[in-house]
Amino acid sequence: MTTARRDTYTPETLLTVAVQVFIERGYDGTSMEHLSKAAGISKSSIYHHVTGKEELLRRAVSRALDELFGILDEEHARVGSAAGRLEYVVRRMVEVLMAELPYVTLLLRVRGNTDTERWALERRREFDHRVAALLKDAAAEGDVRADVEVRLATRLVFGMINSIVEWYRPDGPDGRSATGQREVVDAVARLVFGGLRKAS
Amino acid sequence: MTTARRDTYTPETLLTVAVQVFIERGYDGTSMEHLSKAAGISKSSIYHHVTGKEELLRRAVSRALDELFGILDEEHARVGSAAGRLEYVVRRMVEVLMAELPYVTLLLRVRGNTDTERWALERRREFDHRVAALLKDAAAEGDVRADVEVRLATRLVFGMINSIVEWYRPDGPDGRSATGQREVVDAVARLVFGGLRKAS
DNA sequence: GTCTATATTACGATAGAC
DNA sequence: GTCTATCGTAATATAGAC
Repeated sequence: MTTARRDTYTPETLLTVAVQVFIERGYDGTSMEHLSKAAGISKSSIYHHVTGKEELLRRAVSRALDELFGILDEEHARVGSAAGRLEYVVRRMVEVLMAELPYVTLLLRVRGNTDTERWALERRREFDHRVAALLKDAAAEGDVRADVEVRLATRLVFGMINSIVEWYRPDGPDGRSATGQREVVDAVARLVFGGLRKAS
Repeated sequence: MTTARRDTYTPETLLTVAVQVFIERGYDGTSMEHLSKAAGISKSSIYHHVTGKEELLRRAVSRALDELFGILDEEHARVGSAAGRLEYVVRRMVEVLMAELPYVTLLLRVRGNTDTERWALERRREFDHRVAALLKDAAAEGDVRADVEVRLATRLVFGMINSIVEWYRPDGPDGRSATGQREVVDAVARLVFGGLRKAS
């Protein structure tokens, strides 16, 4: 409740700046000089808050992963028919992706050059498998088409969802509304479960 | 017909090596040292064939773009109902993506730090618009659902298709068959047009 | 917490011999 | 066409003053 002016950086506030730069220039394409310019402080000041570039990346992808795994613990993802749980998870994935856009964006661009990146890739795979199991159950319960292999379908659905980071931008400060969050969630749910073809 | 030993590099053969390294380490994460190690020749020998790193990137993304735009010139993409042309283009996009996997992979990872990258992004946008126009026509002809906006649907479908580069790997030399090309094309067509839900 | 200055390493690219 | 040697720059990170 202190009216403390937050003019000085913490690892967290620094992270929001760094993540933005990482997204614009790519993680490898971003130097500490770039970060210091964007943050308005010197390189060595950044080292006061974090041990280096990689810690910033680790904090960012950790946040994204925690949010995604959190979905699987929510009640609607644990009770009911597999098809119902699957649809809930798909919708929530889209919501989390938009709510944590910069962090998820970074997570999805990780390639595996460093330990941090390899750890992130492994956790992503684990999440994928959890959702694939859900789809498998839905297929076993007869609610999902059987002419597309479960693993393949999971990958393609993830592809559609994850691609949202390539173009979605939240509403600007001018109030000009971009594509609404609700509209995106509904569109994904419709296309994933019903496809493009007109419902007959 | 000369039985010439191809032991020396040309810009083209060097490209296949470079693209592989770019994909593994990321373009920004790849140094000329990495390339020289992978190619088995020295850094300066690489400069004999190409002017630098960026030329290799330009050659790679150009190839991918040429193949993609080529689809739109094919007969089945120009005649018939919009829905039919759209399905043809979707299937061919998947085929081209798998046939030119490394080049398309690189194209899709371009971020926009250099002139070459910005040029690639612009051409990609142009291709997207061409396909969006096709989907718009299909909607006007009543063959595509009207409750998802055309621009949004196009983006999501592209997302699904493009995501294939994240996991598809052609059959290994050991003959062990990964997911078949035909299977992927069919799966994408089924999901894009029919969705996950069981056909009633 | 922030700065200037700097150590050290790696990078892209070139020169010139073979 | 390929090499070794090297130039100039930019990178990550640290030292130490304020």
